[in-house]
Amino acid sequence: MKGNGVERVAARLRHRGRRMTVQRRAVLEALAALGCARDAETIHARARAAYPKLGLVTVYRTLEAFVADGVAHPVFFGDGRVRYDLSEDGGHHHHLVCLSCGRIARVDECHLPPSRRLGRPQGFTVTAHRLELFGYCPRCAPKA
Amino acid sequence: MKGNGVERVAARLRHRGRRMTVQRRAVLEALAALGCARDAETIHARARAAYPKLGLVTVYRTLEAFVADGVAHPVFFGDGRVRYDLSEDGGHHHHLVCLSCGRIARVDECHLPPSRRLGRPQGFTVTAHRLELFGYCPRCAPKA
DNA sequence: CTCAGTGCAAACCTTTTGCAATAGT
DNA sequence: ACTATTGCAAAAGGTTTGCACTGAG
Repeated sequence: MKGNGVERVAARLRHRGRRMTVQRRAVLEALAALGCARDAETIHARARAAYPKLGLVTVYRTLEAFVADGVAHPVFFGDGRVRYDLSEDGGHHHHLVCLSCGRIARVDECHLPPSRRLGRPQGFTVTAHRLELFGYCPRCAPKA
Repeated sequence: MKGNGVERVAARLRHRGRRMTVQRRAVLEALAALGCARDAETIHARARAAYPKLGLVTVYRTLEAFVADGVAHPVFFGDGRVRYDLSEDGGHHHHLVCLSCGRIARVDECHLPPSRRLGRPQGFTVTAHRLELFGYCPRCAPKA
């Protein structure tokens, strides 16, 4: 989603027979405001600022719908919780995760060879990939 | 671990005050026999062939010890379960995962630029990365 | 002989599901 | 109106923890 305005997303959802509710609007706005790779609980907390009655279960179901409709996508850091990013029409991005303070930074360039080449040796047709980088942010690097 | 013989691992564990037990031997052998990225339950089932009394909890604790000692490392496909690979001294590898049949293939070449360059724009010091490729294996690609 | 490791049962924590009530379109 | 969506409480599913017992070094 390039201009991920609420209207654009609403249209996208309606297309699939889905409805745009106050709850979904709140989750969408939280997602946009929080930025990269936030987990359901964080999104829930933030979205509650706009709609206090919002339940965590609704956040899970909303995120599920967003993922199915290509509005958002899951990100995994391997810490046992799923995080979510708003999808961008133009491309994808990866993340730098600070092992000391947990800070997350976007990496917009993807230095990987084209998909065709990646799976060729094993005869696989690659349709997606996930890449996460771990290390220390500028603030934590000196200490570590 | 290049020659990941039991003795080599045993020595590595002892070095840290750890002990080599029948259970750990069984888990280690299961890990080696099963190959790439297997989850605790699969490892448990396999290791039980060698040591039927083995409990799942012990598998988890053994894997935790192996990871701490650099004998194995976790792999995440984002399906809610942690998988494990025996570590190799020489380098690392990634995986190709078939979205249709679940088949997993090793990718030995890592086409990524050196760590220093990856985090430079954001000032991060990159110490590790995780890359998983998803798509369809030769058997499933035609149908998909 | 000592302390790391084991096994069982119970706890944990994130995510999912059932169901009656609610609200977009 | 019709049915997708919500919220609660409860269930699920992978992983972790407490504790008394066992066994490697």
